[in-house]
Amino acid sequence: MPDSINRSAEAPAFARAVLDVIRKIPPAKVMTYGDIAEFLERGTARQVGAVLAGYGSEVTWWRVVDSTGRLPEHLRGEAAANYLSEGTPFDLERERVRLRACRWDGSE
DNA sequence: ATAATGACGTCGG
DNA sequence: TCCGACGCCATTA
Repeated sequence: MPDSINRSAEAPAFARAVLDVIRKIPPAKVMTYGDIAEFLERGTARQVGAVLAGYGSEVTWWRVVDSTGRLPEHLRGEAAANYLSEGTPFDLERERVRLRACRWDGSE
């Protein structure tokens, strides 16, 4: 049954997979949109971003950033608060996570 | 069928 | 480092 004709409110398979990965990211660690697509060996960074746009509020969305360690303008404030509270290496000046220090590869 | 869109990524200036 | 131009690809118009 293709997602295109699935009218239920359930998240499509790809979205569920993305959300599951995000739930596994440890506190103070982050993954990029591209990292997630690569980890799943499915989809692209843009598609992962689309999933966050639709279901992001259900997970720890601030632990997913772009390849430069940033998030879109409208989310930076909330994200910064979380980084501060969970101790994520964060550059307050440039409003971006220090990827070199806390990028997570998916291993435990 | 065609075109615009978007929580992206890479590269060149 | 910063920023614009492009490439990318499923979804939406």
